[in-house]
Amino acid sequence: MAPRSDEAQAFFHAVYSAVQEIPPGKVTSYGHIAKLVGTPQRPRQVGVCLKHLPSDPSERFNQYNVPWQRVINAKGAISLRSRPSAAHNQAVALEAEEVTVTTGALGELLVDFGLYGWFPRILPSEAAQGMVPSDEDDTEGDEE
DNA sequence: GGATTGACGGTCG
DNA sequence: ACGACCGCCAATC
Repeated sequence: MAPRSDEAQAFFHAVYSAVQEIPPGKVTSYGHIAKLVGTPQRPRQVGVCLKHLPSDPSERFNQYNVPWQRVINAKGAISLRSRPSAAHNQAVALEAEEVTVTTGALGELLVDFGLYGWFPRILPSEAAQGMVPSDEDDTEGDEE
């Protein structure tokens, strides 16, 4: 059943747990989850975990108790995969949570995370250092 | 059992 | 600012 090493299974476990912490109506990125589980260099593996999210409700982590839909890519869009319909499915699931999803010029499904914010906004490591990115503190001043 | 793929992201050109 | 490359590693061919 579990053709993966114990270490890999622990990784899956950590990823699923982290994703479960994302509040409804908010989203985060694969890379962010990767950082949270202590492996910032493996955002792809986070995608692998979600891809193989068990459909069996009897499993401790399954596609019903793990809000996989709240994980998008760093571009703020729903990542395309083998079956485009799956991406659309994710968009529908997000809209059910009152998260606005718009279609880009290239047909990409953009999540308006700007209205809802990322989660978590501050990483534990950053908070420990007292570093709070708050918002883009650049000199652009493009908004507000 | 070796090679390729992929729900990503950072770096480099 | 955009595109090509590289790293990473379980799953799949």
